[in-house]
Amino acid sequence: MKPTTLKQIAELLDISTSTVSKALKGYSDVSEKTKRLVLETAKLMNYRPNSFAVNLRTSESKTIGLIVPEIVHHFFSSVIKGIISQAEKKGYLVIILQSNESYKLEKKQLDLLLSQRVDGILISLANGTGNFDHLNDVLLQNKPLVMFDKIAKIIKCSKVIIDDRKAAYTATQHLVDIGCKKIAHFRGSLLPQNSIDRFLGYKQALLDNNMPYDSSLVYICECGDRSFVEGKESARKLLNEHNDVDGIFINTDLVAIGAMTEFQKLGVKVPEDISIVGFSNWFMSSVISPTLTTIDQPGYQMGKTAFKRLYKEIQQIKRNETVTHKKIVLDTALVVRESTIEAK
Amino acid sequence: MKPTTLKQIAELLDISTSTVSKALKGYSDVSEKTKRLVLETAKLMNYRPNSFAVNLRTSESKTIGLIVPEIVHHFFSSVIKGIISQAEKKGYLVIILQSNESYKLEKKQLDLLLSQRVDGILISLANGTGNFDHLNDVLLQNKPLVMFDKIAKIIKCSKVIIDDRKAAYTATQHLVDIGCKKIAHFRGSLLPQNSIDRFLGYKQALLDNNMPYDSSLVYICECGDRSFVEGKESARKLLNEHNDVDGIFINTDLVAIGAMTEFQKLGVKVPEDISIVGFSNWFMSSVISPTLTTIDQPGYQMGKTAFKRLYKEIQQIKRNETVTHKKIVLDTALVVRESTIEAK
DNA sequence: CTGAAAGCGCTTACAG
DNA sequence: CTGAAAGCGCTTACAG
Repeated sequence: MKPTTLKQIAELLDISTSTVSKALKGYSDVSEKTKRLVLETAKLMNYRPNSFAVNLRTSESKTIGLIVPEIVHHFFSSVIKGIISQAEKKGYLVIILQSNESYKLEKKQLDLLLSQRVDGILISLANGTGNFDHLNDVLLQNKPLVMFDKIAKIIKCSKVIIDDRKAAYTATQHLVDIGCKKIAHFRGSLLPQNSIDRFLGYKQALLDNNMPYDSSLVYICECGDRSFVEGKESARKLLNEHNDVDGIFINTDLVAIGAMTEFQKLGVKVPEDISIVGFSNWFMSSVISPTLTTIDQPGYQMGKTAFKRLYKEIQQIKRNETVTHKKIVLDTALVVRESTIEAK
Repeated sequence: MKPTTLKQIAELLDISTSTVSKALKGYSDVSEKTKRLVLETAKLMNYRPNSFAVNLRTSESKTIGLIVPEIVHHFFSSVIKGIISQAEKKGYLVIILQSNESYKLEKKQLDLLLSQRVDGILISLANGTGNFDHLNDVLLQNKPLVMFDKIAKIIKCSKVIIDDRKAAYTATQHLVDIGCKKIAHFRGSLLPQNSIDRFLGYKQALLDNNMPYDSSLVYICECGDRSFVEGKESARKLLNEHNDVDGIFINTDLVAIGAMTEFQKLGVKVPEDISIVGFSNWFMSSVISPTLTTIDQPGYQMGKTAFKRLYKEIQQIKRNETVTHKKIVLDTALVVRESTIEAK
């Protein structure tokens, strides 16, 4: 059973398709009577405009593309949720792709989205992405692009991020404030800007407090599927190499939880022996024992904000206005919990 | 800068658009020379077919719709990942919507996807869905529909599920096998078929082993955001009301982990005092201490299978074949870990 | 091997 | 207030 077309309605009512089209869109230059008749008939025949035809006519699809490095990930799935919910409000649908942290895939997918002629693109970069030509291609086509969380500073487009460096500084300062004398850092892999910035924030906080920076206190975790295990491994290594450390700022909650688990197993008390601050505010962090002090990273809000920004740029292009780019920095918050305060 | 069209290439080479189109599609009735020329020019001009026009011509969009109850959820995000990865292989894009467990939203979103004229729809039902007319609407439009995990038995379409009842039976039987004499069950909310089936599997296993079924041993957890906390609460209640229980089969890993945490806090030993089996095989289950015995629920594979099935039906409709419906039951496996075996 | 023509289903500027 | 006509950019059956 083929879907109803404008033409069918027009023939049934013995009027032109132009009039039917206008009536359906509520144009003022159609008589009330015709309008009512058309609307009734359309409803009766279960008419839905053929979006393919509409897209072709209007050159827009009311669809945007989204590329994330990984879907099965609490932070990114929260971002996705924020994007979709906001898009739905504005009548936009979202096509989602996942780059698996691969530059090659990311490039291919961006191309796919351009071929699909989505109205705009949201992206968080893969760790493997070092070359940014594919992003410039998007901009060259005059297609709105908004980057979030994992961005390339060099690309001239809107960005929605948090201030990783500042957040890390705050986290480290908190450890200093509660009296930690020797503070280690479990950082993420070397490439993405986020783990670099968090590392720099940690380092800066030490220096500002006249505490020596010691590179042997910095442990690297790849932060993939093995996060939890890496946390455990690094915790054990740390105890072997520096058993006088009394505070750790850890790149990611999951790694932090791994570390805490290991410490508990080895009889090291958190926070009495070692205080720990994580990063992301994963829901498990408020629920495990001891609850984890962490930096709240507002994923859902980031998704909403990123879509809003993209939407604005889509409108600007539609109206032939010059597109403005904005860098939006969302607030993070230190959430103090049991892993840094002794319950007395 | 407007994208290149067939016409522009045709004019530049002084040939017809028909020939250009055919050359680009590699049709055999175009001379090698023309073909080469066209391909080169197209590449040079960065030609991409206008998908809106192609969609209109071919009446397909190479896009499918997906509705899940919740995106920020380990099981569903795994399913999504499976769907997307498989779809990408076949050149399909995926539009994702989330019903938030609301029937009303689900209905609206299904309508949106039909309006968008996606080539097919994958759906896992909201807990709130009791009426199924909106699903029949999809089938009436001759649009392929595949349901997964949370399905409506009454709808005549393909389904990809696990055998919840059997899996629950296996879980409970395992508790019997290791010597549990009084086995409780923390079940999910009353509506979705899954928690009903898991409950029935639990009950059946008891009866088959000549153990009395006692409804006061069944605790209900809504399993939303509060899962972990509900696990703790139910654990505490259970200890008050039935302190001789020595085994629990729990609807979901997250609830089970909550319960274990509470037991540990209250000095009840797992598995020595109480053995616990969860459900889903969430990644944390293999990582916490004690590691959790659970039923592995193959989310990624379910996503892949659901897409494959949908793809087959899309092909059938394209070829005007009769569409066949299939119910595919994926295997689950009992994963035995420390929560049910004493490390001696 | 190449091209003219029709048509997918809509929207909109224009004429009446 | 209504309608004829053009056109969005493709694909394909058909003619030559």
